[in-house]
Amino acid sequence: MFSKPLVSASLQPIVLSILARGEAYGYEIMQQAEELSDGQLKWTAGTLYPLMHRLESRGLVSSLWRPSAEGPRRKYYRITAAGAHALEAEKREWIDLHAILIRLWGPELQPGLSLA
Amino acid sequence: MFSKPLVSASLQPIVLSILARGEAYGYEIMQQAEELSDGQLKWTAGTLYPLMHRLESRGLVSSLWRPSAEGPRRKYYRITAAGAHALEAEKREWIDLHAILIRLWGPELQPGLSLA
DNA sequence: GTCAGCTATATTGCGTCACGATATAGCGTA
DNA sequence: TACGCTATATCGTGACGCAATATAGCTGAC
Repeated sequence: MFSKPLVSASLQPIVLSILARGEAYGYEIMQQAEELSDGQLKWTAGTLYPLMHRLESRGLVSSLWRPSAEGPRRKYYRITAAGAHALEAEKREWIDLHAILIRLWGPELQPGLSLA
Repeated sequence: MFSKPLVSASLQPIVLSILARGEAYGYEIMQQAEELSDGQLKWTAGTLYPLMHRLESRGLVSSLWRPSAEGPRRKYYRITAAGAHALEAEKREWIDLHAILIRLWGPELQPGLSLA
């Protein structure tokens, strides 16, 4: 499990990335995330559904109810053009931040070695 | 500038990483972060100081007041053994999450960036 | 000598959000 | 009938980024 700040940083980009591969309903998004991460990403309903509502209210996804023969009806989500645009911006931010961290954690930083 | 969730995810690890290189006071930590990131990391006092208080109350850093000839007194922080341990755990979490994102985004989005 | 600006820390208030808990409901199996 | 899995919704709480505000020492300009 990841810490809450890391979940906060990755939740929206991961959901948008999953939807960029094709439409999916909420419960399915949770399952895909868990599978894609080898069990490392396990979100609860109280985490995912409010996010989906926020994404829709912000126009980053659209939704469509569909009945299911195997259980309750499902709300299918699709990423919008605005959502795809937001995802690209989030990818760039992540890559930029990662570069900063890797520089900060670089191999020249050995324990007991001061660089001041 | 990074989005609030990315700041939330990176703030503590970056501060601990800076202190792992040597003691520093709050204002100096903000300057170092901005310099290390080529201006991309600009925190405000309302962001940094409450964090420093949390880190100290959790035992991840210790502090020491020192007078300054050039201005107001400074509160110098040092990382503790617990803080160094927490930092290593945060590094591992970040690397794990990064690997998941890169897998989701495909290898073409990762030009020359190493995972560790 | 006062005014502005940089240094340096502290705190309050607001809005956002992860997430546990709880509720509702369809379907399959024992 | 009862359980368990599927599927969505919402409330309450605690945590936290951050703008705004306050305080105070030092320097240089006018």
